Amino acid sequence: MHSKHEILRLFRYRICLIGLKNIGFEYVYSYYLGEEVGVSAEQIRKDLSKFGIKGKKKSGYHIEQLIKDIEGVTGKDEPQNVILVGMGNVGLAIANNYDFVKHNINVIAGFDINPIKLKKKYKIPVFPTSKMEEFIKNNNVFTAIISVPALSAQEVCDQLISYGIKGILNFAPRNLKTPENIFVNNINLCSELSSVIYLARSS
Amino acid sequence: MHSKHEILRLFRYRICLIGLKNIGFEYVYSYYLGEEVGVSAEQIRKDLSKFGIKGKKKSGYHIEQLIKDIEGVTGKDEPQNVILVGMGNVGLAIANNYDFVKHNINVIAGFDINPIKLKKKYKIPVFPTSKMEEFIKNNNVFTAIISVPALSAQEVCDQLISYGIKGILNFAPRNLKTPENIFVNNINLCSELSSVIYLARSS
DNA sequence: CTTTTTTTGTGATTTTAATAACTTAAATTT
DNA sequence: AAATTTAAGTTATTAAAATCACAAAAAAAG
Repeated sequence: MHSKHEILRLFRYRICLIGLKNIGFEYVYSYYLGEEVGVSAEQIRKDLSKFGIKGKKKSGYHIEQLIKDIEGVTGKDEPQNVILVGMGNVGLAIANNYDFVKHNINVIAGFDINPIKLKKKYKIPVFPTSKMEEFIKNNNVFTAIISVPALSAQEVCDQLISYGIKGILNFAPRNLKTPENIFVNNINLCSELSSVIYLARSS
Repeated sequence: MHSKHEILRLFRYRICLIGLKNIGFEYVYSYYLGEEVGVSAEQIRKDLSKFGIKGKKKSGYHIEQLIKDIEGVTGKDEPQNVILVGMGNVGLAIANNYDFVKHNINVIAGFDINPIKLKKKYKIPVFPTSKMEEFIKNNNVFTAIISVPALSAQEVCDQLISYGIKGILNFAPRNLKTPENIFVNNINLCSELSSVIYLARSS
């Protein structure tokens, strides 16, 4: 089937294409898109062709059509609902991010165990963790973002899965143990930054 | 030489090992560490051996020694100074992150073009962008985190490089164009989340 | 002291991803 | 209208990453 990397690139193409469209471009060459996204032109053509997406020889790709085609693969045409667990600083950054809405992703609710945080200024409604199960089931949510402290991450993860969550974006600095059929994307800010520091020094 | 992936894994091992040490473990088997980090035991042994780090047959790895050995490779024994540009919500999450300090990374200052933000509650000193050049040069900083809006990201990036920055962790949803010798690690929250949504649905 | 067990370390194999090279079709030029 | 140019689409090649398989060493058991 398709690898995680391919899918991720497809989304990066899409985000970039939306940008190009917004500044008035109508057509784009694989070469130019590659420059913008930071991958090779061949890679782009190969990715698109693998998903059955066609351009036009000599003219390149019609941007609006290409976005639609990518969305046909990724299903981005209808809005996607996501919940957020853990309303600390990372949670706040996610909750108040304008970018998601622009790309048809709706973070529809946040949850936190600490009721004090419920009073902060978030752009989304925030509920106590005890309401999570009910909310997930009532709203047909399949994706969650975890931004709780490391110590409670596994517990929250297990709960989410038992409530029906199938995909998790995890910011807690801990590897989550999950069944095979659950997809987890870990973003460990600390190791990401560490590797930059290392590679910056050795360059 | 060593790939970005290898280095990143090394940092993930290290973070996990620190956790194991803190809860009282003294020795660890590649198998167990693999379970924790989420990679195979062979992968771990191969990575470590590639960096010349040795365990002990039948006993596994002495955790404290292993952390030191990894730090010998990655240079984590002395604190690493980093600056942050863009004090929005993502910037706040970075500035107030406890995890970095725990891993010997110091985000020593933040910068923002908007003076209003300078008054918010950050755990780090925040200066106007105009002071960036002076600060970078006076403090021997080589790594920066970009969390400005997409539109100003490239401009900020070019400035940072001209002031001597060699490594960038970029949260702006835009691919940065940089010279060969500059290392950039892009984290696009939107495409990361998009891919989770997609893979959650197709599972 | 010998045998067995267990876990590291590494060489071989497989799989996957990236790059390069080439073919084809559409548009432009002559 | 034929020739040329250009960029998509595809096949072939190379490189890299991950997995598998096994040898060697250390510890434990008999």
